[in-house]
Amino acid sequence: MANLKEFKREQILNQGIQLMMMHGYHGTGVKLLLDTVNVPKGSFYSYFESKENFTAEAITHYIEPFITRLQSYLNNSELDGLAAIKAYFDSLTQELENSDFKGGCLLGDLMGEIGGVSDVCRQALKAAINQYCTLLEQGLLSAQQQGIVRTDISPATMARLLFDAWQGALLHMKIEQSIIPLQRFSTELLDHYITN
Amino acid sequence: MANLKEFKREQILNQGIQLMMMHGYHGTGVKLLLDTVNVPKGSFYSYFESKENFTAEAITHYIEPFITRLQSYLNNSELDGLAAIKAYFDSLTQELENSDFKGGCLLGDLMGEIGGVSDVCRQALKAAINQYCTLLEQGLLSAQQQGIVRTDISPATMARLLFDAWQGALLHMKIEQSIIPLQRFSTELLDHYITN
DNA sequence: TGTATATAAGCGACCGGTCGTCTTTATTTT
DNA sequence: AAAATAAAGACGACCGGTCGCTTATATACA
Repeated sequence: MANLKEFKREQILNQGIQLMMMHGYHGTGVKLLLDTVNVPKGSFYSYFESKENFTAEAITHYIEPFITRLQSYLNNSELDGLAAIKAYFDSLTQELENSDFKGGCLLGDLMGEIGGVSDVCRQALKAAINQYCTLLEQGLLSAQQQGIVRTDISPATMARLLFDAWQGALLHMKIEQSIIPLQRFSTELLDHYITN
Repeated sequence: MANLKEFKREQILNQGIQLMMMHGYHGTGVKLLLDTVNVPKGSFYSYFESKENFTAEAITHYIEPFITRLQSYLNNSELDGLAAIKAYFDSLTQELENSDFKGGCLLGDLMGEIGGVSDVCRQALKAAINQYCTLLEQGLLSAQQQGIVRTDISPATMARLLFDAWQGALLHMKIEQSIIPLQRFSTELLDHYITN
């Protein structure tokens, strides 16, 4: 029974992520969200303390599969550090093209909408971004040691720069309804900028 | 009298921009917005067709001073193309630091929140971004001709890349409450990447 | 029967948008 | 020039609906 509740909880999180990527924080109503996963209105607050806290959890929940995914690319011994990172971003690009640019990135959307207002969510975003960038950093460090990536810039700096540029490219993608901004990111920054 | 109405109209737009940068599109109520500029509720729709159309106009209105500002830096004959661009972004950075990272960029915020949903706003965003990037392009072209900026990448590509990376850096700034992401943009991309 | 959980009904507040009234301005008639 | 009328614009009350959240009650389990 506890498992069933945990399952429902995750369903709410996943559905919330989908809706918020589409309509943002304020544009996503709790009632509507719960209806789509057949959870009674009044039950929401037995799962989560508030909408704000729910969103913070959604952020943490959202980033997990991306961490896992990037991790698995980095662990692939057939790929050097840079090739892994490139393959990872290319797979994201492919996926976004297949889904007609719906969504984008929850982190980017929420950073803009409530990043400056909700402290709870800001901390969640900060942690998620840091976790993600730290992983990128590891890949870049490997690539440096393999002699593929330039060593005059620290992996930490490069990782953050790449993250930011990717977020901007995702926003641009939404507006242009095109993967060109994503491809530009890959070509210019991964191919031309950070290589040795 | 027509001037007074035009003045009020602009007041609404400016106030709307401020509120939307803080709370996003859905988080900004028409009633509240009008109260702060002493315009009666019922009058809003004599100024604007709808909230959505208002927002599209706000986007266009928002970008104008940035265009003018960048333009004036580019027209400064004491600065080469690259130095102008760098000085422009540095002045923005300075300003954001002075205002404690409130705001950020309306374009970035709205791209994330409604860029994928509202066609009217998407077109306004598209136009604003294109106008902005075209200007950047001109500066980059000058800098190329002056032998300062690398010529193996087109100004159009570089301009879009810079724009996207800047947007991402602004989001990151909000979360970290720090100008470090903005400085990283300037150092890594303007100093190290695009120079010859 | 007693206790804990689940939930439907409902809270006040606010949403974007409309509508009928009232004021103001412009035009016409004396 | 003054008065009467018409057109235009300003405006607040109000529309149905939704917001995030609470609470009283029903249900389930001990």
